[in-house]
Amino acid sequence: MLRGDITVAIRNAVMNELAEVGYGRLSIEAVARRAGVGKTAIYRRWSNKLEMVMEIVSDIAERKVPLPDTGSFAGDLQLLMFIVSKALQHRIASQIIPDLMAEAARNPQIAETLQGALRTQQQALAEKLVGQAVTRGELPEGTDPKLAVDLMLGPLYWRLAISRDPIGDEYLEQLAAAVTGALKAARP
Amino acid sequence: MLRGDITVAIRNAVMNELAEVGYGRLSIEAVARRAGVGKTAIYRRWSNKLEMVMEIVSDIAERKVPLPDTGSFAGDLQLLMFIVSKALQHRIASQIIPDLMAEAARNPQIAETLQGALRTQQQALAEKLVGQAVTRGELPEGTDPKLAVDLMLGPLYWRLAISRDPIGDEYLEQLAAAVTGALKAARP
DNA sequence: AAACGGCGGAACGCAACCGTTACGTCGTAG
DNA sequence: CTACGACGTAACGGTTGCGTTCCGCCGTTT
Repeated sequence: MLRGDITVAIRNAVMNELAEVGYGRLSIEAVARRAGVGKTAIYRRWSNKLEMVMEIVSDIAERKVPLPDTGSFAGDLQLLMFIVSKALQHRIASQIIPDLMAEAARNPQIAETLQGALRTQQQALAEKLVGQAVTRGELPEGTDPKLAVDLMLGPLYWRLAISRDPIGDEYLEQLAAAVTGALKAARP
Repeated sequence: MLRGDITVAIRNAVMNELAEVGYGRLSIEAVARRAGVGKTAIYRRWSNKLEMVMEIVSDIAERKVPLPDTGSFAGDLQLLMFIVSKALQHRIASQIIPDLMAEAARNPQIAETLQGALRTQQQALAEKLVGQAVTRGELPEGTDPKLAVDLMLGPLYWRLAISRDPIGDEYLEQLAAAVTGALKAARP
């Protein structure tokens, strides 16, 4: 039976190593060193780097985001943006996510894994959120959920993961207001 | 005197190699092989990988985008988005940009170079574009150019570089309309 | 008490790449 | 015509990582 404490140490080491050097430069040996573990312990669990990283990452990424329903679209949106912005400002996540996204662009297996872990949820969440708003009459019927995702997550991701400008609460409110305006203005 | 044709071959090789394997895995030897050139020819021009990549990339990135002025903000925006979407759908660019962005998150020198090459222009472009619109009375006075950048480029980048969903002209129009609505709705 | 199995450590052969050097070729400038 | 210098090739010693193997240790199971 594999020892659980050692598995945990490896998982942590992988996440930290991934954040520091990225997938491309991540080596099994460095993970073992960092975890204070023999390489054998790693190869006993996974057969190579890709499999190891994918299992560990998707395990974390699959943790579901609780779906907000604050009673109004503006409220839902602001809450969602708050949650996402917190996640994207997390030290480790803010390094790993862009790195794996870039890697996904050239490795189909990574793309598939991330898609399964992240985008399916996103899609469902956006559809529900938009659906609620349409039912309430806050958004025009026929509002495109995909467009909504782009408008809700795009600016946040851009700001936090690409520009890496710090962001305050007042900015978040401003952004939420803008996105609400955007969706109302979009011709369905 | 260094031979120009060889410099060109190296530059091309670097861009292609960068697109295929990313910065982290890019090796001088692979670049030399790909360019059909000796390693010596490379080391005669640059002293290491970072310097080489930064010089080549920033050289390309600094090519200025002509600033649109179509007479209306909606027109400016749609033209800008069209240009950006074409750039982000380019085979090489769509691989290299996210990769270097991720790398920039962990290498200050890369961050600085990209910032100098890209963000300064972006900022200037956004300020002019928003300024024109405010003068024309199309956007409220005090509209935040930074917010405008996030709203204009964020969704496009998200869609093209992260989601990697193909996009059509009608989507682009829809998006431009939404962003215009967003900026009008944003409280200054 | 004995058997089992996961553990760390060390070493294996192999491959890739680093940055540098020495050499012989070839085009061009003087 | 000669001298220079950029070129490709090949080799250098050194480093790093791969994936595997063997060892002795030690806690658990039986």
